[in-house]
Amino acid sequence: MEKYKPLSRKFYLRDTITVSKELLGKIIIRKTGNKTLTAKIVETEAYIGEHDPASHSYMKITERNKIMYDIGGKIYVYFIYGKYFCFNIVSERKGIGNATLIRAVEPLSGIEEMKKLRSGINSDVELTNGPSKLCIALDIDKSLNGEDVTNEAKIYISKPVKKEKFEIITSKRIGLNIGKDFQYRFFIKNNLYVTKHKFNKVIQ
DNA sequence: GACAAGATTAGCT
DNA sequence: GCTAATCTTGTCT
Repeated sequence: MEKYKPLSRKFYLRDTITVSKELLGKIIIRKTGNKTLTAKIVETEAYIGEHDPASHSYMKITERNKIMYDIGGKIYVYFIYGKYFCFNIVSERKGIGNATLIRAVEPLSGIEEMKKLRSGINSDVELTNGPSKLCIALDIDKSLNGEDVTNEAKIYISKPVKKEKFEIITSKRIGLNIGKDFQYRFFIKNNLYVTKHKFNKVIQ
């Protein structure tokens, strides 16, 4: 896995919308036990503490969201609906409560291991086409909260080996009751692993 | 302390 | 397409 190098801190210190878009096509490298799992990011959503009521970091710092206010490149993992985890990458400088939710990835290697983690799932697409599904497949849980993706530890993010061209589609975010009018969701056009949703059609 | 709600998913109709 | 599952977190008392 020498070919993958973590993106530098600078990548994450930029505007959150830019980071959310540019994370598309990047590679997540997850080391768990003696296994290495890799997957390509195909769908993201931006959450902006300052003006976004849907963000956990809206207006104030709490015990749960404090990591979102840390420096860009940190990982924010939260537990939801009694069962599931969601995986975010913090962006911008320390003191700004912004992050990008990773909503879907495309498995590249370690697929057999991912199937084991997603016990009972055999379809490749079902493995990682959802924010909590990919957490299970990549063995992401709250123990990764606060980790840093700019060094090669348990998990990091790299440029792809070969740069490929793709079109980015923008839409409203999914699964929210508030703040749903912001066009803060980004995904790779025609990628199989992007979550199925009516918004996909409207925009295309 | 107690309580309601949630950035979802799987399973059933 | 609809709903239950399930428990942490934040807010209020």
